[in-house]
Amino acid sequence: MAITLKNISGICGVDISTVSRALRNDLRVKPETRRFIQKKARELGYRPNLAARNLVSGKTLNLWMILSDLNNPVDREPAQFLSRSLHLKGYELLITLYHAEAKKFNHLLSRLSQHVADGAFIIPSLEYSAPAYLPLFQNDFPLVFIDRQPLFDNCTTVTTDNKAAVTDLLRKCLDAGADRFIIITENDNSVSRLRLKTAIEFLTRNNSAFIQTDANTVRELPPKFLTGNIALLGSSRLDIEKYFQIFFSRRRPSLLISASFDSPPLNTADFNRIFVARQDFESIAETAADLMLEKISGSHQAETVEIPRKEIIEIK
Amino acid sequence: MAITLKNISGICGVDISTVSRALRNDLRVKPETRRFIQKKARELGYRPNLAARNLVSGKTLNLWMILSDLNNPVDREPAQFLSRSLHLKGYELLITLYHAEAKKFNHLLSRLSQHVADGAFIIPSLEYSAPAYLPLFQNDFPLVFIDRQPLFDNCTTVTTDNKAAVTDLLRKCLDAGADRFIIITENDNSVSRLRLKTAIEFLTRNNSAFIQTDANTVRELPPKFLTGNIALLGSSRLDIEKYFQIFFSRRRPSLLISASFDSPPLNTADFNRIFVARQDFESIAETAADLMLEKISGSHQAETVEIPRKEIIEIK
DNA sequence: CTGAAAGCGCTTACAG
DNA sequence: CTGAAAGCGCTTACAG
Repeated sequence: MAITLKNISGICGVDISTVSRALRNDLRVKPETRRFIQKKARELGYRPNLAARNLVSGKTLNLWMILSDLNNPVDREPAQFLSRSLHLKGYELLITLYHAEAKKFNHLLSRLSQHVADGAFIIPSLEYSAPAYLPLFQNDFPLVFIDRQPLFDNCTTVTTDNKAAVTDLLRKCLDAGADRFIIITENDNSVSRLRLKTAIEFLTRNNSAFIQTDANTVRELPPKFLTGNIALLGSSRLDIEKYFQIFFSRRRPSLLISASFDSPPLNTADFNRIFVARQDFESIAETAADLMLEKISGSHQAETVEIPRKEIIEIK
Repeated sequence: MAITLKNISGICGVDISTVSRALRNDLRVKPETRRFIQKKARELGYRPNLAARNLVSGKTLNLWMILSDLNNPVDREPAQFLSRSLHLKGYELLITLYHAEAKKFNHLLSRLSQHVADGAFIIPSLEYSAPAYLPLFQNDFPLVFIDRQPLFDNCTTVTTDNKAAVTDLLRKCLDAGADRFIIITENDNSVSRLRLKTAIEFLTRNNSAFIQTDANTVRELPPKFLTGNIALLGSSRLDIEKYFQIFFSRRRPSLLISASFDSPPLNTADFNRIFVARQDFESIAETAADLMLEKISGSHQAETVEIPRKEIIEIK
């Protein structure tokens, strides 16, 4: 169906290799034949078959980005910035989704090892998937992890300086008058673990009253955490909103502060003060892109890069 | 570097074609050799090269989805639903972004015609790009447009039944007491044109006072449109929010209604009543997927399919 | 400046 | 049940 080099070579009466050279603007081909062949190719609507080209070159000029879904800015924003910047560098960013399903995540990893891309950015699923990674590690396939690490060490990872961000958020809350803290966080990935650990250390050092809980286990709050000057520290606005609904939508403490990452709770009227630690997704994406190009070209040492958070914003 | 059939064939002492058959579970290969070869392949971490396979089969099992960016639910939601459902049907959905740049849009179209995918879903850029489409049309490349049509007729397109949606929204506003209407809409694509036309017809037939304006051209509103029972009809919450800021954030009419598609204005307190026409992105995606599979397998007649909107929601 | 040949990694009739 | 051969569409040394 589609026009091939062979077709053109027949029509132009030259060898297929000459056609190939002409279309790649090889200067060895005589200018007039070059132009003639190019003209014919254009007329015929010739489009090179990239699968064939890849087979020869071993390159695809594709990079995959594997992420769970597009609802969360933590996944979406780096993808958008990466798409922009990689285009300028001659690569196509192809975004694929695993919809929070470990099985689909593994499936995508397995596709990756079948020469469909020259590298991949991954915001990983954290369920067990060592076997799925194996073929990629074996072949030194260029991988850059974003936001969180998989369960292995020695993966190139770009993440926010979460330690500083948590500390800054908590200090803001203290300055605003908070005297008891509710840390709402999962313990399920390297990022949340680090944030939790940092918060506990900071608040312990500071002799502040706090409790730790995760957003899914709803248990009674101790009475003193229903009144007073309370700060909610959560990874996302969703955690904060959920907790507010359950415990504070009916009775209000004297002061209620929201401190979260990336975005404020939707209903700003619910809180007296709102602080947000904005991650610098653009820098994260740029750094990830640079690391990827290094990995693809030379050999790059695995490392974890921490991007400073952008700033703490006071919404209110 | 990577293990190939040739390597395995050398190690197993059989012909490369036998290895190929064994790994594809061809029953003609003797069970014991089949198992032996499969075992060896597994041990060696063999991964088939899809580029080579595609070259033979002419298929990629990839489908592309081309959209502007991920900020707007109109683009994002169909992508997510499509990704889920196509996975079950054996296809990989690869999402690519053109960031509202016609040049990048054309670039992606041109990639498409280089045998990187078996078909594509497109939420098109509407700037002139006939030449970029040409090679695709010439080869009957399977395309399904979503939400809006490009400038050509006879493209398979899946969209919401916008006529019914606009009529229903306006009727809600009337029932709520609106007696003057501000239609905020661009005139830049088939969807907004249809919505505008429907609204004007409906309101004219109904003898309602209305003005039409677009969200970017800010001009003075006639005095009577600053007081009374006013309904704002906009394609997106952004249009509504923008207009509210400019004209109504300081002085409030006696009644102010928001009527928009997909999502309500963020600050619900700004309006007395809020109506939203929710598009049924899941059905849109399902229908688009079905049309795509028909196009890929047999020959499918181009047509426009209109999915009924999900419902009009009264937020307030 | 151009052609003939080999090769990228795979699949699949065709013999046997 | 298995091998030898041709071919998918391209690129690129190697001759000439």
